[in-house]
Amino acid sequence: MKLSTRGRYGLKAMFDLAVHDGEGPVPLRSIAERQKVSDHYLEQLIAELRKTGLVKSVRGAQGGYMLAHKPSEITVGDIIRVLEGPLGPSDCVLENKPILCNNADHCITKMVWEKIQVSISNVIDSITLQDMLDEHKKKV
Amino acid sequence: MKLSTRGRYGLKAMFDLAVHDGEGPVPLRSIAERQKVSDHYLEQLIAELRKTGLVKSVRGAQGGYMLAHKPSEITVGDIIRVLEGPLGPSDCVLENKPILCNNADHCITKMVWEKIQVSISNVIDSITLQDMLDEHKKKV
DNA sequence: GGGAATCCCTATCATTTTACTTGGAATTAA
DNA sequence: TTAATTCCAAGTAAAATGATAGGGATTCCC
Repeated sequence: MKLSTRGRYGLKAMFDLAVHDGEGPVPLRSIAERQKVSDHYLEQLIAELRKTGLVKSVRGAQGGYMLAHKPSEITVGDIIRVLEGPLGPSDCVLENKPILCNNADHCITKMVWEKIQVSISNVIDSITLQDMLDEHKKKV
Repeated sequence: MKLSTRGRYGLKAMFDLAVHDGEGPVPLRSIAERQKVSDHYLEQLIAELRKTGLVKSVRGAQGGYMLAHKPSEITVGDIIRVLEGPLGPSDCVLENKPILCNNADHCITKMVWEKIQVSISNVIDSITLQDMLDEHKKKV
């Protein structure tokens, strides 16, 4: 019941981009260094975030990555879903296309997984990068 | 962000025991058959539930397993924690002994993982096997 | 134009975890 | 005594994880 490094590194990277929002393209290398993460690995993650339109890239020297939207318009859920796939503690309650067992109609454990799924969704969909920035400023 | 089969099979088995609560020992084989699960594998799971005192066993012929407490006194959280280990989407918010990164004081993503952790805990600690039985009766 | 910085893409790989399977010893009711 | 059952310890195939390797494409800057 843990997130993989994909979701965790990905959120760190996106928060890093949010901190530098408006300062022009941020090179991957510098994100990886600040967040203490393998840069080649992070590259794969950020590629997916780019393909789904959460970040923009600028190629060539002085290039890098930028948020594609305002921090207030990107939720933690957006990021995690891209990197971890559809959410849900069991296949029968996956967000998009649940894979039902042949007993789904009468399965009581499914009710439990649904409640967990909903509560996780509520949390991650309610936190934006802006919320994290605000929290960050309070701490400093 | 999925539970493993350990937690899922374990809850199924415990619910099965709850359904047969008060009827004497239930053989593992019959649980495994009803829940369509490898019996040897389930044996390993139920062994852990026994060691932590959630189920009792009766050895020998006509033996089997029984809940060690009333269904109203066993929560989903009790079961899942035994089988999946301490809960938490990231090591830095594991329930018992979080493994903090060297940046834990200033890490903002940690705040997010904490909120997820709390919301999952709230759900699984609030559902008892009795609740599941009640739901089950409604459905039939 | 050349070189450096950077993104982009594909493939490979070691390790760990998962989800079992195998085999048999110990216990007990009938 | 035998069949049913729990109990225990190892082994194992497949998948997932968390990278690494290597090189091509693009763009800024001198």
